[in-house]
Amino acid sequence: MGVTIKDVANLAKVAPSTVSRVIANSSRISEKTKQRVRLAMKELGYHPNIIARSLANQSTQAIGVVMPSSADKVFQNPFFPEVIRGISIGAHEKKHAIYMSTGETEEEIFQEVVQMVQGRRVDGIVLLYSKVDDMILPYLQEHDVRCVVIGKPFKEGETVSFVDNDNFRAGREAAEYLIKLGHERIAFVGGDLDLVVTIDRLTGYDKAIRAAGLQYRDEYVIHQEFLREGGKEAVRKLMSLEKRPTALVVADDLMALGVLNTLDEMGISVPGDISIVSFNNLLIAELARPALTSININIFELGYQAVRCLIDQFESPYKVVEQIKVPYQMIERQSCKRLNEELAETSV
Amino acid sequence: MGVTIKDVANLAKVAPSTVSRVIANSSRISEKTKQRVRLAMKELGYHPNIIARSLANQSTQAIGVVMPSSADKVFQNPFFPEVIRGISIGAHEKKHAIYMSTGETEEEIFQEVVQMVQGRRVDGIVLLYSKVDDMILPYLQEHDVRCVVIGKPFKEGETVSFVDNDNFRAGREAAEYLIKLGHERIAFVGGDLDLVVTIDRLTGYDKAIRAAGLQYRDEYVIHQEFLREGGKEAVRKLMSLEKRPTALVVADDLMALGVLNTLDEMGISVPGDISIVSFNNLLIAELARPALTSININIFELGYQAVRCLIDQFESPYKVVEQIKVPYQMIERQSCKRLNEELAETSV
DNA sequence: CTGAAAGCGCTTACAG
DNA sequence: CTGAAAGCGCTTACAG
Repeated sequence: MGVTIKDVANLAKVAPSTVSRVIANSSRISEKTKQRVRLAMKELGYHPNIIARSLANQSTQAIGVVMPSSADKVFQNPFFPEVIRGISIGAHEKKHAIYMSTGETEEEIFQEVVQMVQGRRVDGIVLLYSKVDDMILPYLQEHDVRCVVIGKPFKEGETVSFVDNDNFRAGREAAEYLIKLGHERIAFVGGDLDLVVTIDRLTGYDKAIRAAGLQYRDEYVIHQEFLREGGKEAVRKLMSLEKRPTALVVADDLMALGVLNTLDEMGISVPGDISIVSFNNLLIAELARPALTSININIFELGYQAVRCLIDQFESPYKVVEQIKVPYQMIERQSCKRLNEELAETSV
Repeated sequence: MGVTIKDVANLAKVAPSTVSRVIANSSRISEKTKQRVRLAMKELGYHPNIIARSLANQSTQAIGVVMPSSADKVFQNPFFPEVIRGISIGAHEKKHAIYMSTGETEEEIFQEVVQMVQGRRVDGIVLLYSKVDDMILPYLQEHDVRCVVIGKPFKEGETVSFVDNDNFRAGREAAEYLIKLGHERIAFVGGDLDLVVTIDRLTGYDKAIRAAGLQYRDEYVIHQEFLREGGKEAVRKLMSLEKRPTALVVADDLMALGVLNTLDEMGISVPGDISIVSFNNLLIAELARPALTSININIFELGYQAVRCLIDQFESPYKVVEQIKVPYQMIERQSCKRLNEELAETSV
């Protein structure tokens, strides 16, 4: 049904190959012919079939965006829309389309990636996470697929492009901040331990704790999903300890929100009884009561830089490995308090 | 570089067409041959080239998702991640991939749609909005592209599938709710007047106002973007009136948040001085202080039903037009108050 | 500067 | 039950 390059060729009285060259605006075609062909295209309402072009071309002008797991959970956390916002704007600037994974389980997602890649649907991949035992990154490397990961690859660090925050430092500074406020019993509430971001922030936290001569306690380290429910669960565990922490480093705002809700239900005051430093600095951090002191990791920038970096790879004739560190800043709000003051109050 | 159907055919000692039939699991191929071919596929690590298949097939197993405007603004409002969550899960169930628009301006988005459609990148389109003077829907109709709109089409109502809430009723009920609380000066803060959702809710609001014998005032109807800034702007306008409203119907939670922030800055109390009913019932409605009474429009369901409906069209041999109404519920929280009480208090 | 031809990797009548 | 051949709509050496 559609009008093809042949129809245009007929009308313009040229060969199909010439039409093709006009589309590509080849300098080897005379202006006259170009004019004639363009006129014919307009008259017929011609639009190139991208699929056919992709097949001939071996390139699609599309990038695949791979999420960690089911859209169900992922899109509940405002982190993801925000990265995608960055990706979308970056892709748009470079005239690339976006393909999104929709798989639920790890296996499904893997199969989707295989489909995207071997099905030649995309020219490259942005991985929105980094895990310890991931099958996807090795697969991509083996098949020489251009990709960039948001987060730090676990082992493939030398050979793969990525954009990340310095999560080790950020984790350390979060803990140090609480230490400076006089806290000694500081817990860490993070995501799954197979996420590299969790490992990095936890390592930073650990470093700060030990450097301050404080005791590292296993029971102060909790791993949960980056959802509200995860935060709730964490609080239940921490508050059942005999030595309750007086401060928390929470690796995600949505989680921190769950923490806040549950503490509130239990009648535990923030920052009165417990101080909290969170990560991501999303709108919800600002809206939470008390408003959360949170580390702004510049999520938009993570996404934006990721595509920029990916498309650099497309455009470069040789293999490029870029590793980009996106800066972060702590945004102080109302969820932290000096411990001494607290003691002072209660000892009155 | 990739292994093709030919390689498999060679190894399995069959014709390429046979391999193709095995992939499609045609019943006309013997089990023996299937076994042999599958073995060969496995040995070679064969994966079908979807692009090539699409070209031969004229079908892509992908759907295009078209957003109202720049990802920049769109993804700031949690409405969109939530629809996309529904779309993603629906698409995944039906084994379809998702293509997202990234355009900024109306013209760019139109061009993207043309590319998706004529470029045969997608089998159909989900339109995430509905406007009065939209060029996209007419274009899709003219080219016989299967599509479904989230929201109610302005004129194409009979011929196009859509999924929507009953926004007229919802708008009316929101206003009636406030009227029942004794309010008489009720303003409406909505989106652009060329969005059908705005028109519908405003019409419902209007209906309720007049039915109650109240005066409809032009200066009580404000149109702004569905962003926080939009809400702020609205408040500035409304609060500069000599007869300030005592209640607001706000068509979006994010907007309502802006309203709340600005009223707070101005020292105007909600619900003390002003009552608010909002729409969408997002997490932010729950987090806002005071928590917002908001109409849950079941955004996830809007997205989920939209793909279901779209894929129904793919699977049906004849043209189907489905029109789905997704129910809504008002969720009462702390942003509304009976006007009498207020008077009572102040008159003491 | 332009054309004829092969090829991208599949699918699908048509034949047998 | 299987194969040979044409075709999907482009691009791109190769020739002139």
